[in-house]
Amino acid sequence: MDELKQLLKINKLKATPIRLAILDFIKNSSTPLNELDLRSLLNKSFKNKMTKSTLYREFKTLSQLSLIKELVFKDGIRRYEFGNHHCHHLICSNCSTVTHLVLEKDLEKLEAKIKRNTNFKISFHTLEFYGLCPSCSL
Amino acid sequence: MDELKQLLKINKLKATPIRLAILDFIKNSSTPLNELDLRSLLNKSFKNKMTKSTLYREFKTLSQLSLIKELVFKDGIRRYEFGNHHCHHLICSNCSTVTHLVLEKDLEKLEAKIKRNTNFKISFHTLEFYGLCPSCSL
DNA sequence: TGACAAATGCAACTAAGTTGCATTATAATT
DNA sequence: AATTATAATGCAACTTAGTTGCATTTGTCA
Repeated sequence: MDELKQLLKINKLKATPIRLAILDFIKNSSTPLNELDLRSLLNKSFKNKMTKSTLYREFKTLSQLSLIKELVFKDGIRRYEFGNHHCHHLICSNCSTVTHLVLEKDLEKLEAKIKRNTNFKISFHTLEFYGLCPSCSL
Repeated sequence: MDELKQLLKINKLKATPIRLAILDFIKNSSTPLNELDLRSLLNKSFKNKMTKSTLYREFKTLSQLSLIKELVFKDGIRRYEFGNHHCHHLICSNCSTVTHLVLEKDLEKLEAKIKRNTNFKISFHTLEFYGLCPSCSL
């Protein structure tokens, strides 16, 4: 938890209990979290006081500083995961579990190819695979 | 236009003027369209009578039958393009222009790789590159 | 410990998308 | 051409994600 405080200090953000809890939940979640997920998690610790405006503001602050990363899948809902390392996702259409994939090298080749063939200046990309996770495809 | 009527007949949908116009606009647009785009286009032909409920219902009907395809980019808004052929997109962060890319062969390799390494059953994927289009990067 | 800026709660708002119901239009049938 | 069943539409009310202005509270640092 002191790591998180340190991280906030570096980024000149105040280490408030709510902010620490938000970061902590996002960091320790195996799947990206949306506003509702976090609100119900936080309401347990904060006596049902959490308001969505705080959460949405926090998402903006933290993702602008790259402490968390915003993901948008096909349902159009914003979810957040810890950190800023780029990766790709396997998304189960049945149970919504999200698994991480590292395909950076493969994608670099593709980006190079596109660079060769177009004058488009790519700044980032998203790649998501949808289907059934091992337990839902039994 | 008779092609579209034919297409609707095959899919057992009535060829109403509104439906034909929606399909026609989506077919002839170089960039995917959302509800607002279509509503303002249609209001010119239909004396400002278009309601969003019709549009959203139409999107559902037409995309379930694969006459159009729903796309969701990072802003979370649903856009629609004609047909069902899978492709990838270059999206300009500045002017929002969307360009199509065909990378099917490259992606098939990636899917095969994932199949080898996981037990996830992929049914489809999305791949979008964000950045600046040639005219916006000048 | 005091002061200032940042963080929060609250409530009202916007905008995307949905739904039930009454009405209208299409297409197949006679 | 008239009839009819069904699909399509308009309307209005609703839901839900996300935003914003403002007053209050809380961390931080001098």
